[in-house]
Amino acid sequence: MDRIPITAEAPADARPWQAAVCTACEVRREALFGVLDEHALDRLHQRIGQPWLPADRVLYRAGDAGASVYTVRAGVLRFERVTAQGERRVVRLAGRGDLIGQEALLQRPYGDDAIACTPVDLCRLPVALVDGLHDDPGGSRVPRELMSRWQGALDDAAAWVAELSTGPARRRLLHLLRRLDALADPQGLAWLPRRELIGAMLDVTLETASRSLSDLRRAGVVTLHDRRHMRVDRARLEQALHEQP
Amino acid sequence: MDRIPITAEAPADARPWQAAVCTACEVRREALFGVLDEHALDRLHQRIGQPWLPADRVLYRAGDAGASVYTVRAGVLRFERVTAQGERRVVRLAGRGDLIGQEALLQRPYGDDAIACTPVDLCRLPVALVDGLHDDPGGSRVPRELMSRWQGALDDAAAWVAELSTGPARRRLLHLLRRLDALADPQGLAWLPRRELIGAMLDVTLETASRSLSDLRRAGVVTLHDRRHMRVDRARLEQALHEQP
DNA sequence: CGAGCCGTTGAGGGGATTCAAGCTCAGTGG
DNA sequence: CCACTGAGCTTGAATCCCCTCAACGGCTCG
Repeated sequence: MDRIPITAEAPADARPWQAAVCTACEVRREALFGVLDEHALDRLHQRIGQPWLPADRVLYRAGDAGASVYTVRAGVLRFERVTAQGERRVVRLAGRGDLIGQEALLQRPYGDDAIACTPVDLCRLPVALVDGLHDDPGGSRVPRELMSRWQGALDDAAAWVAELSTGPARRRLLHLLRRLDALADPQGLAWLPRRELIGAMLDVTLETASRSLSDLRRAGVVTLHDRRHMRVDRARLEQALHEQP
Repeated sequence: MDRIPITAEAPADARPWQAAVCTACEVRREALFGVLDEHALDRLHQRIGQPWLPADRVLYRAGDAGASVYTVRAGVLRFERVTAQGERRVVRLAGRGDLIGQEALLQRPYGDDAIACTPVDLCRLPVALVDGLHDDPGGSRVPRELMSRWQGALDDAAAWVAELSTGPARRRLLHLLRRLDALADPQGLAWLPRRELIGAMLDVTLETASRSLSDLRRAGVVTLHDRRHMRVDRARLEQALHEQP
């Protein structure tokens, strides 16, 4: 399937019929419009963009007027917020199957910076298109699917507080590794953030992030594959989490 | 207006017509069904409960099968989660106008414990009733209002991470006081949690919470009214937040 | 009026931060 | 080809903030 850089959409006649694309899409069952039948998909023909972003590319910034919602087809993105004191804080991660930028459906500006952590494949859904489906009998199931995604994001945010922002650095890091592992590619290779970014996720300094990670590496919980990738030993990770001290 | 304990609903014939109640409701404009016209309200006659909870009463527990969504008419509730290590962590607060327990709309169990912090007035909306409105032309605006509330909760959760779970204890407490002040009653009297609860909100010990609060008291940022209530000096609070050290 | 809960404050220790020094490694140009 | 450079990672040492343990006083309530 063609990969289209975020700033340039391929010409319409170069792209396959949307119905074929969405039907073949490997995240269809999990994705927002997976519930649509093929007839509905035909109506969306050529109106869904499929942008691709390299790692560290900004998808949108907090305050931008949102024109599109996105579904993540592959890769990992992060949501950042800058505190009043000027420090940045990562408040959430999104992976395959997640819906992002929902604020746009409400004519609100985006609430956070959204940045690609790894190369990312997206589906771009113009808000006008989604709104149109609301009145359409064939699209009547969309709102429920939408609610479900919204609630999923909310659950995630609450878990972020309870797991990644609670307790000593070592435990926070363990929870983060578990999440990153859950977002890993099929071969089990997971994205490993820069130390300074780990710090922004856990609210610790990059030195503490480095020390804690080195500890877990020596304990065999993680093995570094290359500078930006790792492999997680789930058994050891769970064991480390269940130790009390 | 009658106050009905959570465990007992008043007999139907003792309650006024729902349309009159909702029309007169002081949170109508902000509340979920504020967008309904009087005709639609008549249809809901006698089907919306108006329970009242004393402080510290549990509204529901995580895992309960959710049969109702609630709108907060007055008071403050908190959402708690127990971590795998057995510590409780407050992950969100809800106040006047907020919608809570939305998971129930998706036939999901509630995700957190919901507990009254102060005496609380609610509107209880059985899920079956809300679902019925989806097909109803008169209720067609409900989904958008729902989305808006869902997104509001999500924003809140992200801000909780960025403000209440980031930086030194003093700054976290300042952000918490600002929030509690925003939930204060019309006279400016705000709820003051127990120190151990402040700790569960900020992920600090009760001693640190006590010490930090005492500092702010001595600095004139807060004045304690009684054991469970305070008054916040907003100017000094903002000033304290804008100091760099 | 004693029991118990809650809040405050102190003393000491531990984990995280701060400051700082090397290290690896990729990119660059002599 | 290889020093040169700079970014990112690791590790050490000193400091500080917060936690732990502890004592004590106020308040409520049986």
